[in-house]
Amino acid sequence: MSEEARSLNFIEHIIEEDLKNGYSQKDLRFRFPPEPNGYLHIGHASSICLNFGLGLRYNAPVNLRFDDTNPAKEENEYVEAIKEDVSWLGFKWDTECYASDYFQQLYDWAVMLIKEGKAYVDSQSSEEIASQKGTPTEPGKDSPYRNRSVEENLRLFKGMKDGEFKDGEHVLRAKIDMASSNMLMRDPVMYRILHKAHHRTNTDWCIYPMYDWTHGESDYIEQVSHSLCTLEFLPHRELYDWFLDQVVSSDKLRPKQREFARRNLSHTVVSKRKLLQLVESGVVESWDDPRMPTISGLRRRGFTPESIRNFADTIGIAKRENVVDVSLLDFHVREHLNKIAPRVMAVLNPLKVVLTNYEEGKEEWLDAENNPEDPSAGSRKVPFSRELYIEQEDFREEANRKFFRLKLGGEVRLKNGYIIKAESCTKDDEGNIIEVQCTYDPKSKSGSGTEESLRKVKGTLHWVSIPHAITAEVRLYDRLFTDPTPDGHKDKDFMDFVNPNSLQKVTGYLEPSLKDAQIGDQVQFQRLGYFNVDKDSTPENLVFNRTVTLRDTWAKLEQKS
RNA sequence: UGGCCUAUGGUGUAAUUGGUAACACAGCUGAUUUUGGUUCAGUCGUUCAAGGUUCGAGUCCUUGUAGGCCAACCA
Repeated sequence: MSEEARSLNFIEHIIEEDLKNGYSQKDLRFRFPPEPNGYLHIGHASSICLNFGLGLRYNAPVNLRFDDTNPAKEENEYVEAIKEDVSWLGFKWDTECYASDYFQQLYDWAVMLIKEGKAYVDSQSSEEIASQKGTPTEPGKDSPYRNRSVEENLRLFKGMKDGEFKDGEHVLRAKIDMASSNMLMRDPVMYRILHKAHHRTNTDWCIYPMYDWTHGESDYIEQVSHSLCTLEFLPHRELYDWFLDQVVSSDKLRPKQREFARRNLSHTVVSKRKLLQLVESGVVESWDDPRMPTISGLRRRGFTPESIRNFADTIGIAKRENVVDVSLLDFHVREHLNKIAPRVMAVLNPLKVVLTNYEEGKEEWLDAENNPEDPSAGSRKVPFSRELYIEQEDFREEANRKFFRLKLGGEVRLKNGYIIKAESCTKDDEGNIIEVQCTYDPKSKSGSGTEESLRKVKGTLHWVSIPHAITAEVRLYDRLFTDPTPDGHKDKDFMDFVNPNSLQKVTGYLEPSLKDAQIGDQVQFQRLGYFNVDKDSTPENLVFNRTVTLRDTWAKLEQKS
């Protein structure tokens, strides 16, 4: 990694500037602050890579903080899933934090604000409060409760905390400015009453702090130096700073909120509501369906942590709207898998080939290189016999010179094996080719060193020996949506763009070395793509997922003509 | 009919802070190749618009234009 060569993103410029202006490197601390209310997706991965990447770059700690202030939506199940996903991506957090650990401190500070006349209990309904908010162009109106006495506020707030009131009867509001051009500054709610058990604090509390009151103060408590969030929080910054102003002491570090544009991936959706709709409507099977943009889905699909990190690195971070093409993600998985995935042979759309001059009942075990990119990966033996499968697409009765595959009267090499020549073929009643009769050149065996073995023939096919082949269920995945921005159309629902062919299940015929493949194993089916063993797989019933196809310039050529 | 943010090739991100617009992906051409993979070489194409400041503007100023965000007891 040529760290020097990489240019800085705007966040790093801000940090460098801070370092120049008196921050010490030891002051730096970051955090990734998910709400445990759902599964992490590729967008979160970007944020994770940003924050943890900064930690690595500046040798600074990064906290994993759960923003768990709304028990109505949060569950421990998600906490565990999030921890697993972050770990899987390869990052180690410094401290595991929970906003709920700060409930008492937050409460004490709120009491302090009340005493200073900077917060008050409002006893109106949420509708009434909303109706007084005003609009972006008109100022809001003061609540009739805005000028309650400190004593009354203190008493009511304590009552709220002690469970004397029902949900919605009162809220605590910051007393700021009902005429502010920033709607968030118009006396934002700090606490609401919620008689609901929390996954960590259980029933200790029946009032819960709002995001704005919690987030900056949590950053301050943890002494996070740079609190990075997405652009839609930009208007919150003024409030973030106002809340911080109420509690900071000069001997402590004051956190900074800075905002970046969330990364959007083409041909996908990430909103929780939409993802849920995909699951519930049965378009996909689960949250970790290999077509889902969730981290667990990507993992199951066969994406590697390295590929996702590299992807996040190259797309970088900025402040403008963006839609990153999925092909860039594909590039990064291929780049990584090309280096590490053992090559094997599998036929997914079989056509029988009979070598008429090959002795019946004979078998040979041929040497096959495991990975041309990695000589240390060694080699294995693959069985060869008189009857083989090749792909149907690899044979045509006749074809032009551009077709580097098998055609009648033409020659082709069987990978790691012999040169064969197609002599004839047989068809069924409907005219489908069901078998090709070929002859092989016994002297052309790969690696034998003979003159014949060194002959150049245009075209090398993968194959499997029929008597030796094992079968597996192979799941061929394609993008879930046919449109680059499925949720970017005003007149159409994103569900209209669901790709009906996003999953195709076929039976594959594999070389026998795959018999002991373990869940998670990643291989390249030569000429077809990268595949991994799905968690549904058992020794009796192997299941492979296609992570991504190989680049296919032939398919492009074909499409053009 | 307010406030704020943003604008660089097909896509994403840079530009020594005012000094030759670069990197990756995608596309195209060719070479290599027992994977139509990989690798290698080459090629394509860009500063939203109009003014202004300046020896010099992607960068600063003005005015437009376009897109986005903001009125949850969500985060």
